[in-house]
Amino acid sequence: MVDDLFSPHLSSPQPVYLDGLNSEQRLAVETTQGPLLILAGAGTGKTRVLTTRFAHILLEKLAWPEQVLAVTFTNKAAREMRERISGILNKPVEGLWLGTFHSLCARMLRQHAPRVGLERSFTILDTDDQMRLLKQVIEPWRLDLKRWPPAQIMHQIQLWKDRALLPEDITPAQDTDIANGQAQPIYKAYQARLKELNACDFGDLMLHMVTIFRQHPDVLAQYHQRFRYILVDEYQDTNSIQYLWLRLLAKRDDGAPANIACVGDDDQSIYSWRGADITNILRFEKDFPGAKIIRLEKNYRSTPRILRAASQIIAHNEDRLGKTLHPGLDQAEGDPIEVISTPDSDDEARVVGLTIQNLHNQGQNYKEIAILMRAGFQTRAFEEALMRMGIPYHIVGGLRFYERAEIRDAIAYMRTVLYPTDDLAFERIVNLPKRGFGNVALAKLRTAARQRGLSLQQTLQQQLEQKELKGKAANSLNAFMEAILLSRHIASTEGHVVATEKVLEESGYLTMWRDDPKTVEAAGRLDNIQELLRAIGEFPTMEAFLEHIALVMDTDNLQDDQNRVSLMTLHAAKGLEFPTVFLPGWEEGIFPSQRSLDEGGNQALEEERRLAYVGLTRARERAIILHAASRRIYANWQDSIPSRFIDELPSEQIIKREPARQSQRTGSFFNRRFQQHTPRMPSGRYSPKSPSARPPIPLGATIRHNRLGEGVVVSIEGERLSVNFEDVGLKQVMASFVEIIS
DNA sequence: TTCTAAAATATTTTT
DNA sequence: TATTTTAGAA
Repeated sequence: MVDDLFSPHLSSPQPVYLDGLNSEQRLAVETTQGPLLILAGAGTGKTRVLTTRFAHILLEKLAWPEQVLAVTFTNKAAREMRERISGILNKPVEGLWLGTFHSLCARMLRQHAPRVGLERSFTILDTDDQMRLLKQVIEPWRLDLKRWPPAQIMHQIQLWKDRALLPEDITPAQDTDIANGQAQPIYKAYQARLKELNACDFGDLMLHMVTIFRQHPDVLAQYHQRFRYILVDEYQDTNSIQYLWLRLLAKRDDGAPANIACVGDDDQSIYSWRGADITNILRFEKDFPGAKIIRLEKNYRSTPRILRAASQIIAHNEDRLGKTLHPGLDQAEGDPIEVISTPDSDDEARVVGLTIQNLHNQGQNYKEIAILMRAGFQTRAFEEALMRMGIPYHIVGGLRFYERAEIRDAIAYMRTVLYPTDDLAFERIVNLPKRGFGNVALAKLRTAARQRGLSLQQTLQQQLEQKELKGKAANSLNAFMEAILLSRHIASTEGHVVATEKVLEESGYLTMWRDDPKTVEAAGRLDNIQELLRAIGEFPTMEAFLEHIALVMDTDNLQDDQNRVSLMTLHAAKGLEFPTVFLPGWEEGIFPSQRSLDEGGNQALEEERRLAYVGLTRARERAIILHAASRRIYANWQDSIPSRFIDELPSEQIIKREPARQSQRTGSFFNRRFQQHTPRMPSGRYSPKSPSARPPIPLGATIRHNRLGEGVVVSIEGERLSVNFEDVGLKQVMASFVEIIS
């Protein structure tokens, strides 16, 4: 069965699947033994090399499919890789260890959960559950939640997990910043509570596996024996624990060189704020002695002019392994990059819309065009402009299907039906819709449950049966429990889809949305729930479905073929390409973002520059950069100067354009008049509250705040002021909320 | 407990 | 501007 797969290739001098690879790509595919780092610039055929290499290992019979470990960051990348491998092998492949770090860890952990005190049936919590749990855990500490927001504590815990630190690994010195130095005991309590619930959060998937590898050499040895080859995608984005996990799996006891191949591009590392550690890629040679490095520098995507511009920008960074993109296609120079400056952000959107209209009239499809911006809020202006012009568009990214409140509610209902001991799911929906069972009642139930040693749901059921509850809440809760029990019964007779439909109906959840006054929005939510029911039907059991959504947060985007313009952030655009790319908002403070610069200094600036590089290299034929002299940010106008990145572009590759003002009809009548008739320079007339209209607040000034009273400014960080108030002491306030007295 | 209105606040978000 | 969080009243 396997042989018929191999024979056609064995007989030919060069396997077909190697045709069309350039010499570097070919080397990257055929260098199978020992550690290998493939530095693959944008558009150099990274995915092709990775998949071909995988297929090559199989076809050369170097390993069986289940002996290769292939790690990606996104489900999308994993899916694509799987498809392309089957494409090369010309048959579906099964039994591959190919997936995201987290899904692979989940698969392993199902096997070895008892080694860290979990049952194999552990549940994986989503972020809402995590926060709810943490909030309960920190209660005994009686922290000032204003000063120590739970989200911040969660962040700290996650940082520790990302560095593979268990509660007992944390020294007091590492635990001073957050929650009065109580973060470590909170972390410990949180982990204990997770164990009680037989649950783990996302970070735990990796943390538990690394812990098991470290504490149980027999388990690690098992995987050493299994995996003969390891492939890693997007290596520049790995964080400490992912790196550790890889190294544990790659380094064998016998000291044999690891067959680990990592593909990455240090110039496209844009997730440091998420814990990605660029030094992982910079120190690869040190960690894996004898490592070979292959650079893929032939770009098959963009015009020479775009490549030169992108190269020139990224050359301003110092922390690089260094590589240069060369045009790999035999093609003409291409158009220069356009740099368009507009008077304000409304014009910016309009110019983009008009240009798209022109391109479309010249025959370009909408789906060949993308608008890539630094931050999500920038999309709004473009949405408005495109809608007005009747240009079809869609927003990529944004809130994902399984993150919508109604979907999470419905899932919580399903979990409540399926798992009578799932307290977190139960808490989410007991009082949704309102059943007169609020926080106070819930707290009582929690105490009762603890005394009885039962779950919340079991306790409530007992109390209802024994008529321990009274009042109108008792009635609605009775109906609620009945719906749960009925659905549980139906699940075993008529299947999980009908059961789900039934709880949502009988519990009154659907009615809640039907009666919602905001009909348009509510209708959308009901549609989403229909969509959810359809998705559930594609899985054999509810458990299978829940496992799937815990790990795969995106719904398969099947609507890719629709002809419409794509709007997304630069981050979301990584890995994609479009013939025409608009890059708006290249202004100081926006891009590079002020906040990055304030917090991360030069390192952050370099990351912003890498973002610019990512943005430019998405374009195949045409890149258009825009900046506005004045931008509406939320309520008010702010003047801005062109981004330093524009100055870093090679002047011979760009052409500057300044279209005439064309704004009309935005904002109020008065705003319009001011914009058209006020001289621009001593600006800020658009709105009296605009930051530029306000005189700058000097250090030591006395100010008044509506709520906090009068005080003295003791420090200034951009818009954020530290003020010593007469009545309430030192507080942080936004500059736009104060008024200067003296 | 729930409703209401005012106040705060708003990068990027692969799992 | 728009959304979410909060404090206080009903």
